[in-house]
Amino acid sequence: MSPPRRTTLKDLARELGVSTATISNAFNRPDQLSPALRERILGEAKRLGYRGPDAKARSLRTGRSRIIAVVLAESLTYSINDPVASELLSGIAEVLDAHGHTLLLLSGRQHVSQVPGSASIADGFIAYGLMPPSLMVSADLPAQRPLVAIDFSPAGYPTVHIDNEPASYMIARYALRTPARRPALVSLRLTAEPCNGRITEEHTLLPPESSITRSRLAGFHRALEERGFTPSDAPMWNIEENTFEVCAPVLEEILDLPDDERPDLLLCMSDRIALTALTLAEQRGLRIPEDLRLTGFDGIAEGQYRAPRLTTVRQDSVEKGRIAARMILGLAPSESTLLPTTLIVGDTAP
Amino acid sequence: MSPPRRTTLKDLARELGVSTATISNAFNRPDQLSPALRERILGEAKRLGYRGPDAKARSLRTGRSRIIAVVLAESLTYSINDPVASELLSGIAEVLDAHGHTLLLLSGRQHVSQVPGSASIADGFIAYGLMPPSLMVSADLPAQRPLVAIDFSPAGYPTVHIDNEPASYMIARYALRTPARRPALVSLRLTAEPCNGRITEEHTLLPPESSITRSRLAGFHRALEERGFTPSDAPMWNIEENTFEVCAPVLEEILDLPDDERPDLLLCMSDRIALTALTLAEQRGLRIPEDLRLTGFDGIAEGQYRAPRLTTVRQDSVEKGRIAARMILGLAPSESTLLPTTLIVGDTAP
DNA sequence: GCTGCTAACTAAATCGTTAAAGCTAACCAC
DNA sequence: GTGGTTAGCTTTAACGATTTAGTTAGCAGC
Repeated sequence: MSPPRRTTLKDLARELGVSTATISNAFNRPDQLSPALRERILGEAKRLGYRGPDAKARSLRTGRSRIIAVVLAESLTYSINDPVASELLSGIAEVLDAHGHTLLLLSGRQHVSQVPGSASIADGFIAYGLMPPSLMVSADLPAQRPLVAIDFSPAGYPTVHIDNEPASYMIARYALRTPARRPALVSLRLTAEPCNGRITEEHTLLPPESSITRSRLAGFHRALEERGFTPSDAPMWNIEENTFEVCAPVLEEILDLPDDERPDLLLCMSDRIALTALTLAEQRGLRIPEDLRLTGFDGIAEGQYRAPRLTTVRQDSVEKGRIAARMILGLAPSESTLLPTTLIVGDTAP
Repeated sequence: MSPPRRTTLKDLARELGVSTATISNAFNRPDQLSPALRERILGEAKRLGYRGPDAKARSLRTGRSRIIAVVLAESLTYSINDPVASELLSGIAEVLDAHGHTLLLLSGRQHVSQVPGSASIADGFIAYGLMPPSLMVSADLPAQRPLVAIDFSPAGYPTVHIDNEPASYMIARYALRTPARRPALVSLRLTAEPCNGRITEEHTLLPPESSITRSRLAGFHRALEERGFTPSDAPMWNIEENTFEVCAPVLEEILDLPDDERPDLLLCMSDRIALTALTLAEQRGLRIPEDLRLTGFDGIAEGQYRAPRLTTVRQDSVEKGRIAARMILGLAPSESTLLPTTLIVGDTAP
């Protein structure tokens, strides 16, 4: 005995003695048939447990699925918990939702060959912060299907981004207004090989423009040089993942340095790094900002709804997502968009 | 001139002089054809820019899409930023990813008629915390398609959940070990009608079991009664959305009460509420825990990676997600699963 | 009563795959 | 030399809808 086959348009048509085209119209173009018949069809559909045209068949026939795929740089497991990626998704979902589209989550980490076949179901792609070895950068996946990039710029596609160098210069310059003796940097995605800790001469840095944080580094260095520091004066630490768990040990290493080696200014590449540093510093009895000044990057909510408030650069990630979504839906022209950033002066570097 | 039609299996077959079945086999069952021919096919595919079988057609033919839909109670825009929903998604994504499936995000708020048609593309559904008026509770959408529920129990479907009443009893009892003079409750989803503020006699509470927080209330009350309080002794506030922005004004209202009315113990239904309360209390110069004791619920990372650490009940939401995902993929038997909760004694109610 | 028009339907082709069944030649065993 | 396998293809029929191009009946206008 076979499983209870799904009811289809055809079943409904046979049952009612009308053509399948009419059933289809009953669901898609009410004006193409008499109200009375439509009533009858909808009633019978409910009775037979028919839930409307099957999405698989419909998308094959029409060529469109009303699904937009979002390709995230890291694993989904991680990305979903990242506050910036969350805000982005929030903005994207808001627009897609309002226009009857849904959102498919993909990870861009894997190589082309491993991209789930289900990717080709999407009507369009929004890709976030992919880095060179990734499949999408080679423009391999989309192939004449619409793609909007966020925070990176694959050739030939529109992108939504901020001006990273000036933004990081802005906050570093602000932080350095108050003289620092031992400034230091804590960042993500700076090294070619994985590195969770101090960056030494042995490590090779990524080429400029290959990651957002890498391009922000230039802004930090520009501000430092204006204050008479050379790049090598400010030690750098790299962190592999923007989570409390992975940040903590590296930051402990920094904060547990002897008093005369411990940085008195920590320029962090993300708010989450800065917030973790803040917590750990407080636990060690360091006074903020007297003993340690801290800056973040992103302007996430958690950094502002706490005391002390984080000094940081705000970028509107929700809006980034909205804009990308509008572009992919064709509601806005697909042209690269640069969003502004603003300095938030909090309590960690007043 | 028509758009440059997508290359298909058929084009490839014609070009190479073989049947479409063989091309299909080259991609899906390498053992069904000679390695030499397979090489030739794959080479030609690359040359013509053919990216493998189209997901729309394949899913129609096979009946499976390798897509699992996650239905979230609230709007996606909000859910994605909720730390508990994020952890859940994280766990789900981890398992789906490992088994070549992808994740479609749906909101369960809307009525059946507004469910995106794309829903029927999914092979299965994981639904989270839906409440009665929602479409899914009436089991309207899935209709003999697999569904696993998280944190609610639709008849006939397996569910992954915790025991809410004992969990909330546990933390309330712990918090009340130290005598409180004016305990109060701050919760989500307690009232039938929207209410952002103090719950008075005018409001009608949701029926028990209609929301998680509502069933936790019983545990709180049990603990309070053990200490000689009647339910009406402990004032309640309701908050419409678990975000800093929406929580803040309600909590300010509470914290700004005159000293002799302000609660000295705040039992919060979520960590995010408790954390917002904590921040606002600190800003007002209240000493924690001397002037105000606080408890949360969930055990999210943000509550522990900060000082003072939040006293709360931990539930493993990531694991909840993993289990639900394994069930929906058939990797684990689909039987309702109860997960344990643990008391985390932090600094806000030591 | 004829023409023309519209409303309300139907027939049939198509979307790009996969899967079951069938075919053919080559090889092996006895 | 016959019968049985098997490897390696091909043929053909779905999968469940949408859409284009009809067909038919009814009615208005003159």
